[in-house]
Amino acid sequence: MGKAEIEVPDLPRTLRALLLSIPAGRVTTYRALAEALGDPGAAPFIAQWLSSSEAEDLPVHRVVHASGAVGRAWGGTQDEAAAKLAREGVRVVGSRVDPLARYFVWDFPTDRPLARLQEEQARIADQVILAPLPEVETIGALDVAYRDSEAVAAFVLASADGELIEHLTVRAPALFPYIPTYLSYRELPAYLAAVAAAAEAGWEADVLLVDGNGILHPRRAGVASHLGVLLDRPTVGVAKGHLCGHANTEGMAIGEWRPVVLDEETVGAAMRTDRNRTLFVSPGHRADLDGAIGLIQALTAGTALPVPLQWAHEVSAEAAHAPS
DNA sequence: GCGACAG
DNA sequence: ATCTTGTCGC
Repeated sequence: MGKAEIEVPDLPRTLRALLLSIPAGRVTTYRALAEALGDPGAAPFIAQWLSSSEAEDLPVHRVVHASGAVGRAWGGTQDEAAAKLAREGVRVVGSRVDPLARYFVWDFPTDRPLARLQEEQARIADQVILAPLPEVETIGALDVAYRDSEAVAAFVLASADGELIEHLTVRAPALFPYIPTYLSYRELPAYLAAVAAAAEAGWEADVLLVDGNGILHPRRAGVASHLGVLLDRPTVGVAKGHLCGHANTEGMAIGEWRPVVLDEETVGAAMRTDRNRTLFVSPGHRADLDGAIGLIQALTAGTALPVPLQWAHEVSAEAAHAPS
């Protein structure tokens, strides 16, 4: 079996090409661009990216809301964008392109990269094995911090009773943006490098704890599951925020957990921890929900986060602040 | 009015 | 996640 790797599409390059293909006198919408990328849910990401300095030199004034409302260009105002559109021959009435249909470009030729990633996630999900965890003596915890466009991943080796044994950090370029449900493509390159470095050092972990979800994911392919399948090793996901599914978290006591249900299936647990935090625990790979819950409860006695993950967070953050 | 989407 | 001052809530 070859070295575990992940291929990441160049979304910024695709977006630049899409923007540059919109001729003067025409407009498109955030939604249409998101669909061209292969996922309408990426529209908020499109809006954010177009207002960032990365899109500085692009004709972002040609992207409007689905209502026709003119957007705001990087470093500019809505009025300035409307003036640019008017100069290009677009009729703008009360800050809205009117009628939108007359100017609308929507039929972008793309390979829909996000749709391809969804298919890959479905294939990953098919390979997930839900089974009891092996006996856990050592735990590997993974987290990543960012500095500019560089990811700094930390691997912390801990004993089952929460003693820190070893730790290391690795750096990797962050090529993929954060888009909900595609976290793997942003963080896995750094995680894979960190796990490889730990293996190189001869550190053995019976289970990997990942800062993110396992099967608690629309396509059952959160970053913990994705990592687990690529490495074929037991993983457990622990997220600090809610991604999808429903859980009744009313009146939970510390240490208590409730099922998270998605499409009528229990895919994880919402767990109350110290300081009244709610964690979302789910099996990644070669783990089951009971085992994941038991492990995280044991590592979370008197703390808000599982101790090894807390360390991984601190180690990666510190390394990201320090000069490379 | 709906929904509120990990890092 | 990261950028960042004072400040609202348990």
